[in-house]
Amino acid sequence: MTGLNERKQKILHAIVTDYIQTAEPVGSRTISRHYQINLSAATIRNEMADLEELGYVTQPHTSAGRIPTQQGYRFYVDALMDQAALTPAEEKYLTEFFRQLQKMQEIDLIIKYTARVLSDLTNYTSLVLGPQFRRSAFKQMQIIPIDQERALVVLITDTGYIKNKVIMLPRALEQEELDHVVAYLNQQMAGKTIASLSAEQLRQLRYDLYARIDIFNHLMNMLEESAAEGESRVFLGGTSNILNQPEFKDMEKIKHLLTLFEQGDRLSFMLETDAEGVLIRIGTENNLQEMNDCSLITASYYLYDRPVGTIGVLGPTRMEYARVITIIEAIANQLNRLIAAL
Amino acid sequence: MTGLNERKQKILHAIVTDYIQTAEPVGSRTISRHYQINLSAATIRNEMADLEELGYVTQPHTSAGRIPTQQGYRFYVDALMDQAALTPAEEKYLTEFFRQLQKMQEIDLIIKYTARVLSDLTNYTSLVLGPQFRRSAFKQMQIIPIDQERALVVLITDTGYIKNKVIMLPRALEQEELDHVVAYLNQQMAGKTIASLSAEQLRQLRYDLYARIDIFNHLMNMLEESAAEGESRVFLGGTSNILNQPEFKDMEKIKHLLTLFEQGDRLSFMLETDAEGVLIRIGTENNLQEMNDCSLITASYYLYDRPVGTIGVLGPTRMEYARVITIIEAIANQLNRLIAAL
DNA sequence: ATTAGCACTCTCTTGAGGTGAGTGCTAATC
DNA sequence: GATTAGCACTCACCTCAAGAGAGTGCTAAT
Repeated sequence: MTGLNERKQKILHAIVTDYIQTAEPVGSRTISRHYQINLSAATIRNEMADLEELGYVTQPHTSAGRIPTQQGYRFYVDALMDQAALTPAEEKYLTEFFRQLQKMQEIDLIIKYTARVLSDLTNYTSLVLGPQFRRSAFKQMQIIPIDQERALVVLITDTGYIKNKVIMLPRALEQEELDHVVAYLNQQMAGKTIASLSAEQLRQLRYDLYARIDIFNHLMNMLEESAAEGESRVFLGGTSNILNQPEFKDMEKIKHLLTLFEQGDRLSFMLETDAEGVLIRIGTENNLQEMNDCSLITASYYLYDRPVGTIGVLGPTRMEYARVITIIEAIANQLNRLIAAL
Repeated sequence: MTGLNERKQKILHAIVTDYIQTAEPVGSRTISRHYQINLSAATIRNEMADLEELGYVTQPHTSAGRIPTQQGYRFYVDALMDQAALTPAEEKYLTEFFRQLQKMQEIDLIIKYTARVLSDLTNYTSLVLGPQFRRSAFKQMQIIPIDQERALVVLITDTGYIKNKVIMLPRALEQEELDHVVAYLNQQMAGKTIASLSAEQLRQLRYDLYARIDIFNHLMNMLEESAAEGESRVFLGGTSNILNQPEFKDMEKIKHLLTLFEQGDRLSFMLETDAEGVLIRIGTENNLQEMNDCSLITASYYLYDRPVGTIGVLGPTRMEYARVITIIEAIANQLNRLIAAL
C-alpha cells in the first residue's frame, strides 16, 4: 500500500537526498544527470508531477524544482533511507571521548558532555535529558541538619543522580531520631522506583512511622516535588548550530527556537517518552508550533534494560537523517555502558 | 580635563540618548528640534564636527548623522548620564517576584530565577554567577558511603551552595573512621573560606590526620577541584533578547555570541570581579573578541558585606545604561536580602 | 512508454534614476 | 567673534525595468 512504484521511489529518494545536501529545489535535469536513473529529464518531470499530486513533494514556485514535503520525508525515513556508518574519524573521536568521560563519577557532568559530543558530531543542536527521577530507583538517602529549622535531604539514585533538597523541619529533632527515620526509609525503599511505590506501601510506611509522621510527610512532599520539578534537567549542546541552516535565516524563527530552548519544562516534556529505540518526529509531528520546520531524532538510554533518559538531536526537517541516526545510536550505546558502571 | 565645554556635553548627551532610543544616526536638525538646545542646526553641525575630531562620535558614511563611539559612550556613562528610577510597575513586579522567591531554600533555584527576572525587566540578556565556591565559607560537610569504593561528599557553604562530589575511597573504610574525619574537619574548618586556608593550617590539618592521610588527601583534592571547576555556575536569561537589537541582524555575530554563551568557563571568567558596586564595560573594554559590540553591566551581591557572586546584563553598546543600572542595583539589593536569610 | 523540443513562468541580479536625509562650507547677520 | 541661512554635494536606499537562468508543462515525434 505504498502507492509508489519503484521508479517513483527512486526519484523521491534522489530528491530527498539531493535537497538534504544542497537545500535547493531539485530539478528534473539534476536527477537525470547525477543519479543512477536512466531516464530523460522529461520522464522524470512527469513522475515528479505525479509525486507532487500524491503529496510527497512540492514546488516553492511554478518554475522551480521540487522539495520534499513532510510526507515525503516521512516516506524517506520509513522506507527509502540507506543506512549510514560512522566514519573511522568519528568512531575514533567517540571512543576516545567516552574513555575520558569514564573517569567522571557525576551523572550530570556525563550528561553535559554527552550533549556536547552529540552536537559536535552532528552539527545540529543536541538535547539530552538527564536520568528521570521517577524512573530511577532509590539507592540511599541521608539527612544532614543545617540548623534548628532546616535540614538537607540527599538522595542518591541508582542512575547516579544526586538530588539535594532543603526541607524545613517541623520541630527541632534529635540526631538520633533523624537517623532512625532515615535508616528505616533506606531499608524499606532501597531498589524501588518512585513510580513503583503503591498507595498501599505508602500507607504502610506512614503507619510504621506514625510517631514521626511530621518528618515523614515532609520527606514525602519533597519526593513528590522532586518527581515533578526535577524532570526538567535538560542539557543543550550546539545551540548556535541551528544558525548554520539556511532555513533559519529568518530572525523570528530563531527567536522562537531560542525562547523554546530556555523553557526546560517544555523541552523535557518533548523528550520524555516511553518508546524504545530511535524515534523520529518530523515537522508538525512534534506538536509544537516552534518546531514546525524542525525534526527531532531521539533515542533512550538505559540502566539494566530500563529506559531512564533520552538523548536527542534537533535540526531542520531537511536533516541528514541517516547520519544522525547512526551517531545518536552510537552515543546512546556508549552512554548505556557508562551508566551501567556508575 | 574633560576637554568638552558645556555645550558640547549637551550635544553629546543628545546624540547618545537619541541614538540609544532610535538606533539611527543622529542629525543636527533632530538635535536642534527635539532637544532643549537653542542653537541652529548649522551651529550644532560645527560642534559635531569638533566632537568627531575629538573621537566622541563618528559617521557611518559622509552624509549621515553621528553615532557615539566607544569613547563617547564612556564619557556619557561617566559624566553625562541621568539617573533613572524604577517605574511603579517595575517596582511592584520586583518585590512580588522576590517575595515568591523567598520560599525557595536552594540557592541555585534562586539564582536561576534571578537571571530570568533580570532579563525580563531589562529586555537584554542576563548573566548571573552563582556564589563562588572560593568566596564561600564552610558550614558543614558530610560523607555518605555509596559502595565499597566510592563515597559522596556533601559540602554546605554559608552561601547556601551545596556541592556534591563523588570521590573514590582509597580503601574500604569503617563508618566510624569516616565520622571521625568528618567531625574533625567540620570542627576545624567551620566558618572559614577555602581561600583563607593557609598553607600553615593545611599542614596542621594534615598532621592531625596523619593516620588517615589518604582520605584527607582525597578530600583536599576534591576541594581544590571544586574551587576551580565549580566556578562556572553561570545562569543565563533572555538569550533570545539579543535578537531584538538591530545591531545583531548579522548572523555571524549572533553565532559568536551564542557560542560564547555555551562556554561557561569564559562567561564566569568575565563576570568574576573583586570590584564592588556596579561596573560597566563597554565594547573592547570586555577584552573579548565576541563582545566588541556589546556592553556588560555587572553588580556584585553580598553575604555579610563579603561579595560572593555577580549578576550582569549584556546588551549592545547602544544599551539603555541608566535604566539597566537602576534595575540591576535593585535586583542586587533584593538578592542580598534573600541570601542573608539562607 | 519515452523523449526531444519549445514556449512559458518565475526568481534573481544588475543598473539607472530618483528621493531624502544629512553634511560641509561660505557669506550674511547679530 | 559667534551664530545662522543658504546651497551644493554626498550617499544610502527605493523602485523599476531589462535580461539571464533554471526549470516547468505540453505536444509531437520516436
